[in-house]
Amino acid sequence: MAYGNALTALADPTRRRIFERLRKGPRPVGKLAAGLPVSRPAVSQHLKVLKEARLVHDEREGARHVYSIDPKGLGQLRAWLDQFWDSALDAFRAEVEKTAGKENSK
Amino acid sequence: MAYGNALTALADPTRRRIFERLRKGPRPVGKLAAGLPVSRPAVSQHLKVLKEARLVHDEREGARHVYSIDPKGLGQLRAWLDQFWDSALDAFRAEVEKTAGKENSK
DNA sequence: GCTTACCGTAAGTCAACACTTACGTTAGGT
DNA sequence: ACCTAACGTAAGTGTTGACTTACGGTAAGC
Repeated sequence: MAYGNALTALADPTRRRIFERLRKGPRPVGKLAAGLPVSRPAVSQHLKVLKEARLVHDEREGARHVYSIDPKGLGQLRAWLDQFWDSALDAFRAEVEKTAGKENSK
Repeated sequence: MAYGNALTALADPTRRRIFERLRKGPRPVGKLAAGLPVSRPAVSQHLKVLKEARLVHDEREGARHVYSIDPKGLGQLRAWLDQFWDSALDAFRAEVEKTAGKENSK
C-alpha cells in the first residue's frame, strides 16, 4: 500500500507545484521555494512528505540539497492505477453495448 | 486541472476502499457501506466527492442508487501521471549513465 | 394509505495538516 | 575565527475535512 502515501502526497496543490517543477529537472530547495506563495521551511516539509512517498529523492551538493523525481513511487502509483484502468475499460465496453442494445430496441 | 480533484479524492483511505470495491463491479450504496468501519451517510458523502472527481457515476434503479467506476477521471489522472513517468524515465537513464561513469573512473 | 427500505443532506464535533516564526546545523567564503 | 548562505526541525496556530446523529425525500410492498 505504498501508493497510499503517494496519493496523499500529490493531493496537496502546493506539493503538486513542487513536484511539477521537478519535472523540468533537479532543483535545490531554494530554487523550488522561489516563486511559491509559501515560505521555504514549508517547502522543506513538503519535500519530506514527497520523499517518504518515494516520489522524490535528495542528494547533497555541499550546502545545497538537490531534489529530483524518484521513479519508484511513480511506478507503484501507476501500477495501482492501471488495475482500475483495465476494469474501467471493460465496464465502459459493457456500458456501450448495453446502451446500444437499448437504442436498437426502440 | 481536473486531476487535482481525482487525487484529493483518492487520497482518503476510506474513499480508496470504496473505489476498490467498485472495481469488482457496480454496487448500490448499502452494499458499499456494509463491512466498512464508517456509517452509511459517510459513504454517501465519499461517493459525492468521487462523483465530482469523475471517478464514479451513479444510476438510479428505483430506490437504489447504483454506483460504478467512471473512466473519465481515471483517464485524466493517468494522462497527467504519464507526463511525469516519461521524464522520470529519462532522469533515471541519465542517473544510471552518470553512476556508470563514476564506476568506470575508479 | 401506511410502513419500510434505501438514500442524500444539514448541522455539529474533533483531529489532521498545511502553514508560520524561531532556532540549530553544516558548508563555503574572506 | 567569523559571517553568510542554504537547509532541516521544533513548536505553535488556524483551517480544512472526515466523521457522527438527526432529518427529509422517494420508491416498493402489503
